[in-house]
Amino acid sequence: MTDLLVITGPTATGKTALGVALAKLLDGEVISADSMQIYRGMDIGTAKPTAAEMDGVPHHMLDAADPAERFSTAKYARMAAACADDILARGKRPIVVGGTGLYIDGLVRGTAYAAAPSDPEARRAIEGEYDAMGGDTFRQRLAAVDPERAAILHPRDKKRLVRAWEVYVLTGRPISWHDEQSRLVRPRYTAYTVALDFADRGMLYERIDRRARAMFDAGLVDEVRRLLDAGVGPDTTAMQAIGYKEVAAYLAGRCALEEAVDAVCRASRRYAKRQLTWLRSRPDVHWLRWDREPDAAALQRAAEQIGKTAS
RNA sequence: GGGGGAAUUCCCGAGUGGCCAAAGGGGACAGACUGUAAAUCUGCUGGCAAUGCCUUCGGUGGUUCGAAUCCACCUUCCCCCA
Repeated sequence: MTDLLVITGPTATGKTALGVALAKLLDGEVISADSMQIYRGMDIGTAKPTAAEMDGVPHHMLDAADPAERFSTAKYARMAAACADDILARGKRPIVVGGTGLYIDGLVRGTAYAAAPSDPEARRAIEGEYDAMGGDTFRQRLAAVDPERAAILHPRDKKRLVRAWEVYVLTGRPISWHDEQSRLVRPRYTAYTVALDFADRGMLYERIDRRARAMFDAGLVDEVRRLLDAGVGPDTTAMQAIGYKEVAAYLAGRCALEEAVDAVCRASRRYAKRQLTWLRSRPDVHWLRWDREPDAAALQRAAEQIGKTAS
């Protein structure tokens, strides 16, 4: 029996419902692996499970961070692992549910991210260097200390280049060296991973659009306004969430409401596509593709099937 | 009823005789990604037996060695005058 059961897949494929069904069936508790549901006050736009949807099943890693906070994969990996250990210690089944692939990797692998407390000012300084030097030169400088990482990064991939340099400066070791170290240790947990999808891409996209529009009906604009009023800056990670950045643009008068709605639908679809690309490259996922909208019975059946195979 | 303008590859939109399968943007598709990840980045986008061939620029017919580009007529749309 594996330590963790992982339910992942692109957005709007029924992960939440299946996770709950599975938890009830196997006496489990859910650990969310969602980089945006982690933030307090971001409920509608992240499709965070409601109390009714959770249906009595304990959920962890929801509302675990403040939107103004600089959250990170490293923090997630550490906190979620603590949850998993606790659940296992109590003899229950941890069920990881979410679409943030990197978070799931960090948790399962137990990546021991070197203590590199990135302070915002240092990072801003490095970003300034990138802008001043240009991508090619910046990448060459990185190549001098970390040829391995520099080789796989595109000059325009500012985020990764800056982070790679930052880690080197902060720890005195190239980031690829840290990666190498984490590859050497055995993964912290064994996991059985199920990825949800729809057999028909069009069906997935329809669902995504429908859900995005429903979020607006449910008061997404007010939710975003509330966060903005509370002082959550537009440059925070939280405000980069799909649904939030578009609505913020609308509230700032940069586009019409209908344009914001369309932008949210489109961004969600593209996001789903990236999630699929990520998952397709993983050899160890078990795909579960719906032929139609999964109803309660279908979810129950899927849960039973997974429960049987995974145990 | 009269006058003027426009129709381009999935969409928007360049292109006014050869260098055009046709700029650019969007979208779609595909991919990369272990430290901000709902982020960031890349490739690709008429067809094919493919260093070449075929089909395409509203329709038909013409001019020309050669047309998305010029001419005629037709169709549709927009604007102005009535």
